[in-house]
Amino acid sequence: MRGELTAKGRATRSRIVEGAAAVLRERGVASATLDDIMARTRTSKSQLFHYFPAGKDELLVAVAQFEADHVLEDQQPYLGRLDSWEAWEQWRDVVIERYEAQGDECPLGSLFLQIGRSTPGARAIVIELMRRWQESLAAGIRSLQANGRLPAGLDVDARAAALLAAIQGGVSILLSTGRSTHLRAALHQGIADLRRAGDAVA
Amino acid sequence: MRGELTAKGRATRSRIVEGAAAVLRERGVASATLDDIMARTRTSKSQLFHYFPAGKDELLVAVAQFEADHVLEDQQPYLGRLDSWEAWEQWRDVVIERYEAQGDECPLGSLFLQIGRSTPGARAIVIELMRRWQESLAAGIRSLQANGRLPAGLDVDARAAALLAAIQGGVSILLSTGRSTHLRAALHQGIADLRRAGDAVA
DNA sequence: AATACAGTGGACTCATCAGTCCATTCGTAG
DNA sequence: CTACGAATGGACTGATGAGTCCACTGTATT
Repeated sequence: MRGELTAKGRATRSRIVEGAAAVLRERGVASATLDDIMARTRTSKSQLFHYFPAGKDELLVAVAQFEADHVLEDQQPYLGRLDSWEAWEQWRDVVIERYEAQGDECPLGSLFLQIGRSTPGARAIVIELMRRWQESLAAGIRSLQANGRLPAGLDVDARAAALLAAIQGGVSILLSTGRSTHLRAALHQGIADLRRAGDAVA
Repeated sequence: MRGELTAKGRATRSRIVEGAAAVLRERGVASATLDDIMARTRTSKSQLFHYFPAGKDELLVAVAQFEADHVLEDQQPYLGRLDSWEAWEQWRDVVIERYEAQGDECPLGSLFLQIGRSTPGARAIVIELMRRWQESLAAGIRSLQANGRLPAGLDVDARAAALLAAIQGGVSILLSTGRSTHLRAALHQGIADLRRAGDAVA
């Protein structure tokens, strides 16, 4: 199916994915229906099933992929250049700002726990996203080491994993309570502790 | 309604709540039906609506409360006595062990993001749980300060918030990827950093 | 023993929603 | 300009599941 799409077809398909993503963020995976998506994207049932023959699940996975592709992109260029403490702080502020602005309309919220558990494809997407996210953080820590701002002996992967967990937790709490206190605290403390790890040895 | 329940009624009601909780953990909030719950708890439709007149939503909130009540209880007595580094480590290991055993059947997973967003009552329950959890961690930090194992100048609330976020993130990642690496890293690093905060000043 | 009400059973209704099917239009290659 | 397949419209089906209703049973109180 993929190769046979005309330009018009491709346009419609991505209109569907983008519109579906918006609907899912607004209404949540549970209560979003194909009719909602049809209304939003000005498409008909037959179009939905034309582009996603396996039905709703296939569409959800496509949306998951679409959202996942944007999560890290949205943190650029900061996430890709974590080579100084200033860069880390800039990145931190961007992340906080972005998630505060999203409020409880989180693209990850749709993936995380909602699609993820039901369809195996979506779980793979989340795993891959986490892997890449953590790898970006690890790369940032390594470049601080290269700069001599952090000692070489640091357990980079453990640091990156803990930082990633802190972010995810902060976001989860933001989603379920509406408060960003924890996200802020997690990121500030996480980076401060990383810095202190340098001072301790240096 | 509450006050009028006979002993038999109370027994049935809690059988429903407990059974529903089990069903929700197994099948997820999205795909669990009243029929599933009826089958599991050996009750009829009329019983469900007798005890929860407002229907499924009311039952879900009751389950949320039930689960929330158990989350902190399950971490006792460790969570209540975080007055030495050994106690923190014991608590940490209990938490990790418990969540690893649960795998993706997490009571919080049901609350967090799934019930929470739809019904306002459930959100309040999650907020209260987070508050109490964080307060327990803060109390632990304060008792370390009282012992002289941590300096008095520490920002206790920020530390506790960050630690809570780390846990939640670790659990979220465990739920969506099936791996507990991040939960372990988050707790180990979090406690290690707390300890280092003491050394730095002491 | 009578009565009143909590507790229980389960058939029935009604709405919703994913998915099917066929008819029609559009776009393009020959 | 025609023929073919992609693209689209939308009515229809079937399943599912929440919630209603009424009849029946158990039990405690007087």
